[in-house]
Amino acid sequence: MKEEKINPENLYHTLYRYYGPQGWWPLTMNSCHNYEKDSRGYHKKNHIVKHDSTDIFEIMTGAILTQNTAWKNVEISINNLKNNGIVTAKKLLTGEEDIIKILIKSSGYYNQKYKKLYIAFRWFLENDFLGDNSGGNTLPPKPSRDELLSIWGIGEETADSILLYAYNSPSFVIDAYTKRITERLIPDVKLKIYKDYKNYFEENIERNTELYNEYHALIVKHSVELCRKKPVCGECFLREKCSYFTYNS
DNA sequence: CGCCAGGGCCTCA
DNA sequence: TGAGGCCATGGC
Repeated sequence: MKEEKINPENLYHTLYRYYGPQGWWPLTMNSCHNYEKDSRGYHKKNHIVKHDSTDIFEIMTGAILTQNTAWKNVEISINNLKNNGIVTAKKLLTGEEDIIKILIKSSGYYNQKYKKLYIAFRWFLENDFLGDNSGGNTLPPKPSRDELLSIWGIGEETADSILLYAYNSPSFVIDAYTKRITERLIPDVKLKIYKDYKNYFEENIERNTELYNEYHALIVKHSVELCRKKPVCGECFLREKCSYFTYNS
């Protein structure tokens, strides 16, 4: 990209060149022997691994707990749940409400989020999408996006995160970071609602699970490191192409 | 101390 | 269909 304007395609390659591979869903995943962590705590394996129901439980839990919440706080909760044996849908549903609320307290909104977890996992069990088959050889089936959205507490971003990270399904995840970066770097496209952003990215880059996965991680990385709400343009390698920097200098 | 984080639901026009 | 209020902790 020299004279070229920024688009979803070249933005991905630019971020990847600068930051390098980010790894997958930044989970603990101690239960999953298929993963190895590097020194930063990211998962090295660069190919898609099918998740068992225990992994899916952990990824879904993270997806719900991280709603409007820093991931650091979510990690604490996930470790608390794991250390207390809450590693399956059934365990969560039969666990003592007050205890579980304490375990997830660090994620904030813990009353609401307990309810969201409970309702979501109850739905999954009732509809046979998630069994306690850890160790079994049948992998859990995949819910549709509309089915996920029908569950109270699961909105568009959470649904797409679950599809992408738990089920390896190429559903592009839009979050506050994606919107912010798009507004700053690609201001000409006027995108409003979630669907606008999702369609824009999905129509302008190859439909590929591994790519969507890595792209989202890179967007998070860039948003936390440099393109914060109050951005660090002085250190940013993209500032010459960025409307925010141009406008404020 | 104040600000804000990888949203989503409800209410009210 | 959009704006505003609400939920709540922990890091900086």
